[in-house]
Amino acid sequence: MEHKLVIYNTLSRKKEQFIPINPPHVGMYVCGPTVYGDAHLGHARPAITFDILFRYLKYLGYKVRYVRNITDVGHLVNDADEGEDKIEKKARLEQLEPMEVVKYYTDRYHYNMKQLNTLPPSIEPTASGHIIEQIEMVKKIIEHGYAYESDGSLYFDVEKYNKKYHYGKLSGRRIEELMKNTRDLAGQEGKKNQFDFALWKKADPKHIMHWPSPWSEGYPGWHLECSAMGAKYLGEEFDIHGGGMDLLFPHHESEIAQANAATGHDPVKYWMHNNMITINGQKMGKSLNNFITLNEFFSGEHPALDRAYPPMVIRFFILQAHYRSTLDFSTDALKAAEKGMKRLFDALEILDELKPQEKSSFDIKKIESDCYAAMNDDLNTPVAIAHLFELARLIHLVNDGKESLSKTDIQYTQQFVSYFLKEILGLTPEHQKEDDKLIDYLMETILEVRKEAKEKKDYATADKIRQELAKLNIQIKDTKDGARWSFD
RNA sequence: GGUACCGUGGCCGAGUGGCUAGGCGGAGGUCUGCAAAACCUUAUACAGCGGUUCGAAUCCGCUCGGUACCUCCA
Repeated sequence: MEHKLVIYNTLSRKKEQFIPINPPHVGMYVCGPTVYGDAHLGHARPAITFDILFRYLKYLGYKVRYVRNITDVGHLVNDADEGEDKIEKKARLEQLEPMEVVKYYTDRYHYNMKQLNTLPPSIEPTASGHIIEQIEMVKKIIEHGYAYESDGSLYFDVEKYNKKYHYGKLSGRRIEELMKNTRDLAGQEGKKNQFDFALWKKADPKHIMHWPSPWSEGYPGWHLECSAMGAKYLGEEFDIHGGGMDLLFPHHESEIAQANAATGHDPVKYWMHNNMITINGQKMGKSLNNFITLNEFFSGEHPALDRAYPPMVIRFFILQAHYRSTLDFSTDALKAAEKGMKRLFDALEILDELKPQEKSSFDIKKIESDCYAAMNDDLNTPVAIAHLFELARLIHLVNDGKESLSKTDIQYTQQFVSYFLKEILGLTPEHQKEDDKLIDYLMETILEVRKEAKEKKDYATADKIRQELAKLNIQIKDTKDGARWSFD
């Protein structure tokens, strides 16, 4: 496959040429949400980042299997709620069955992801549906001697593991430092070392989410589901594993350890991590309680928001920053994104109306290759978008007669911009005006009436039409060649 | 305390040795019944100090400031 896609591998801390293990197939696993609350802006980032990667890999011609899990068991709340499962806690509060909570938030997550125009993953496994696979994996880890039992719970023996492998290779940590510096937390009884992590936890009697296992009635450890399900659907070694930077340690580090302990080799070739979205310079997150949910963005119902912001604005906002940089949220930044995106779609629309010239005064293929070059450089969407803005400027200049495009180049540009915007970046205009003949006809009629009013210098009527349509978010622009309209 | 990362103009954000992205906003102008859009021009920048270099926002050192991870987190 002829391309030069380079991606940043957290494992090597370098950009590396992407070479799949079994071309043309690519296996890609991304950590999905824990479904105990509505998705917030932070959840949109990995979803969109890896959606771009999924789309781009397919564009490059790969057959991609994209696996994104739903975590519906297992994570502990915090030391104060020791032993209590997140899902279960919420269930008790709301007097619902745990699986009812899971279903409710999973559906809402799916709906939000659709609104953001992310493609659904190829497989979306749940942790609760893979208890058997997780137990089997624990058995292998025990067989190889890297787990120990303590009062019905099983822990991973990090110290022993580290003698043969390197616990900390992904996150850049050393076990000696972990020994000294791991925080003192409650609920560590039964562990040989503080940094050992649970593979299987025995459920206390109040705990209502539990499954039988050879060791106890209990539930799987925090990191096990991704290891087990990744191996099941993508093989013991697969190409790409993605997720938020906050999962780097201990989650992904422990996934590597579990896989090595079970199979004797690393599970993943390229580890990719998206950075955080910040609000007032601070990470937006569940624990800090400073998050804004996607539904709140879409409805405008949040004290920090002055109005609603549509899903595509959120998507464009996220794509205007590189995925490995932090992105600071503010309504000003969102508004800037909104206007910028509109500018791109406006340019795409006026392409239809350009008057072709004999020759083109600029090289559209150069701009196209610049856009793809940016994508090849570790998915540099902000740079790709900057090239599209440059093209938008040129398109307007053609419209003003200051630059020119030939007929074939106009068609080429149309195809390229439309494809790149919609298929590669996954951006769609809020309103698809072209496929509604009724609206087209109505608008034509209205604009004709307005034109007649203007000819009679009846500006009161002309302005009234413009004002009334503005209430429907329809914008009228008078140009030399007559009035144009668009959805705002 | 340990580890890692970051500090770019009013805001968001690319850029990792010379060619000084981009968007939004500001100012001035062209066009226009007005408005909007578009176009043109323009201002505002690389946290501070020192070093390497012919040349540094970019490399090195120190200082200051910030963030993330070390506990569930996208």
